[in-house]
Amino acid sequence: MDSLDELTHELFTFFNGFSSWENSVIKTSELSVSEAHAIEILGTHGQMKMKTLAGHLGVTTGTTTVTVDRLEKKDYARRESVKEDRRIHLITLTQKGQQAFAEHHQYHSNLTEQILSVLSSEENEQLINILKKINAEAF
Amino acid sequence: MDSLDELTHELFTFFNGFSSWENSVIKTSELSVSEAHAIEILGTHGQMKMKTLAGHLGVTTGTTTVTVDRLEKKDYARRESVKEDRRIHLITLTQKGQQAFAEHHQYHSNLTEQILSVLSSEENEQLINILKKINAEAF
DNA sequence: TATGATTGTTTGATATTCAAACTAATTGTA
DNA sequence: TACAATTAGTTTGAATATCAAACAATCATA
Repeated sequence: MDSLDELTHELFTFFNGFSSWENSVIKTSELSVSEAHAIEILGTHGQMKMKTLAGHLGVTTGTTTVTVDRLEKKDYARRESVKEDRRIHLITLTQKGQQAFAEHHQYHSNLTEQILSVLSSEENEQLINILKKINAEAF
Repeated sequence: MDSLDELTHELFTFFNGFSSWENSVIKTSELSVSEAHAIEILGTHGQMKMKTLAGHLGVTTGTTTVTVDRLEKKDYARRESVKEDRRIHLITLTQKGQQAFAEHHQYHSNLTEQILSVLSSEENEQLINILKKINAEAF
């Protein structure tokens, strides 16, 4: 039980470090946390309807309506209607939204580099390998 | 730049998985996210004054006042005054608060076990080693 | 075409957070 | 010792986040 506790501790320390880094990065932008998350999802997966976005965000469609309202008002995203089904709105990043996504991605790369700088190239390979396994199977 | 991108992707996938797991665990309790965080910090580090707790939480003391108010109302924590400096309130977990901390810790251990189950014992050791390095040096 | 399902919005309520103003207590200094 | 500056914590006012439930519009189908 000792090694388990040790790993638990290191895992959650890592998670908390990541978490506060992420928050401090978002605070430097003019986006709220939920807006930033929405942009990240839209940038990663491309345009999608409200319900899908809500699913990715892990919140209700009501909450997502509010978030997208604000993104639209600030010109980071817009709703596009679909001829085939007029109930559906596809949410799309604007130029400004894509720019924000690119910037955010650059921050992520910076953190990865920061992490890599304390690891040997062997450990780097081990980490990728381990994360792939965990991401594919553990959650 | 290719391997960097790959690691970035795996890191943030891992972080997001962790994040949504954490949220879903908290939702099963009668605690809010901020209350759960406060309990985790108090359980890990023991009693501390408002300002220190606010620092650990990464929020202002005003926000922390509200959080501790609720924890006190629900009997998870209490404020204790200090003779030497009557401005200071030490926040302490009650029995109920310690119980909640123990339960939460158990959930954490469960997730660690879940993660370990997809790794070999060699990878397990690699992971601990890597996380220790990152936690000590990278953030 | 009527009925039921789906998509998204609105509403009302509670929670979260911050900055700034404020109170109380302590410390430094003249 | 008295007064100014600092520190700890609370309160206030405003913006944001979130949900569940009610709602409107549209679609699918029987």
